[in-house]
Amino acid sequence: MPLQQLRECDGPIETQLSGKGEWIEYDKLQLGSAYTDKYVKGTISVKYPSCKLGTGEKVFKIVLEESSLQPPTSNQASINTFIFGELVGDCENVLKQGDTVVLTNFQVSKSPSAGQDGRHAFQFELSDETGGTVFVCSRAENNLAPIIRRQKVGMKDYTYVPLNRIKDGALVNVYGVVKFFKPPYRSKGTDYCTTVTIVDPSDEKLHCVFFGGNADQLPKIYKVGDVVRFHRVKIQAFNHELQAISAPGFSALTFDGAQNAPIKPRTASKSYCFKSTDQRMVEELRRWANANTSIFKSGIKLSDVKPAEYFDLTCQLIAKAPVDRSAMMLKVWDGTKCPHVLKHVPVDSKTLEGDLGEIHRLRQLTVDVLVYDNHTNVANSLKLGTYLRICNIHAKVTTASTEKYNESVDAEPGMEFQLHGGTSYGRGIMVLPSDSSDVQQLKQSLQSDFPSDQDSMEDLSQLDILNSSSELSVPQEISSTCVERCHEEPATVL
DNA sequence: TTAGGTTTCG
Repeated sequence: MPLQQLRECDGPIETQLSGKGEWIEYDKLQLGSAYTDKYVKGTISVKYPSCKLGTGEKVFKIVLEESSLQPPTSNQASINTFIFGELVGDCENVLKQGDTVVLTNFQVSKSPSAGQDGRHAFQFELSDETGGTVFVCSRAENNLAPIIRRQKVGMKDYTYVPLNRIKDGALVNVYGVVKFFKPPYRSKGTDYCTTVTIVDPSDEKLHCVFFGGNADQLPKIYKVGDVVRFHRVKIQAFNHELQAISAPGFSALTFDGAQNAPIKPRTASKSYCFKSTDQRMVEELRRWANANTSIFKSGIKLSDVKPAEYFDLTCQLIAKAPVDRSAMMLKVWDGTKCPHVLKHVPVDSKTLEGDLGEIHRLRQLTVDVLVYDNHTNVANSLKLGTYLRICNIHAKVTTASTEKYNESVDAEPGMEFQLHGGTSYGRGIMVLPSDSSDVQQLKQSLQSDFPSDQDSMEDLSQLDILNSSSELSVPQEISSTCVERCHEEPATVL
């Protein structure tokens, strides 16, 4: 039901809208919130003719006034509203100046024209991809018989442009396979940002830069090789190359790139168009990418890490602590043992977050990762027990201090894991959902690979002392495995 | 607006 007509004689709009969520006022709008259980109201003050986007779909702009009083009481009371796709055909002939409309399942984004038109700093965007619905209560039709159109949502046929046919200035929809990406991070402006490079069988690549009010609006890419579908990207030239930028109404679907994985899109969109042609496109891109070994990076476990290399680690967070103003220590494990001598990162036990019994029990399998600068903000917000992918960890070689005392014997070189500042090479920390295929594999590795039970009595008595002073919370998944372990270790009292 | 893949220098 993309468009529904209501009549005033059927009672207050609020009553007719029961079950559609709560009314939210324009000055309460926030960027990045999901407006699936809220509706907004407004009177149409300006209606623009619809026009066609470069993608072939239509867009239709109206201006809504929160109050029917004229002129609007503040610039926040007047807001630009953009309707995309199939919904345009339903709305453009029905909606008239002076009509009262109610919008549900809309998106809120920044209005690029707020500085010029003096209207609200945000704008509404509706499309079949957000499940957007327009309710209209038309003044002119108050006395007519009720017209409630219950029209099946007509899904538009989107056109996808092969990457070698993309032209400067175009607005396009594209499919591709992720060749490189940066996990979403906070830009120096107001948005979250991500950079993605995609490739397709036309053997062309496309660099993309996307902005969104929160990380959820950006493509949910977990690894190189994921298949992506982007709607409404603007093509422009930068540094003598073409580049895609997120345009108004931008939306993304991401699929696991593995041949046998279910074709289940990851997206923030409430509804989206996905036809058999899309299914075939994802299958085709998966086949092509899997035959093209250059696209995939093999996953590295802690047991495989070589000194001096950079790698992505899929792991679980066991503990964390601030180190200094520019660094945080994350204690993580992936169920395998790193065979190298690892430098111990000293931290203040008062500011260490984590269960001391758990830290002790897993001490042979955990590694400390020092994360610097911009990454400390993300690290601070992480909850213990979370599954992470830390991208571009540096296995930095440290020189053992024993060398200076005995130069004739080669001291075993040690390693220290660091996530340097910045976002170069896709450096960043991603939280992986528990149901992602990589976390499913990781969980198996964590369950099957407990440390051998070699605790000395000394270790255990130390553990008791540590635990008696610990009031730190333990995440559910860790504590359950911990409880099992405690049955095997009667001397340990948690 | 922001960033615009391309290694820290702790």
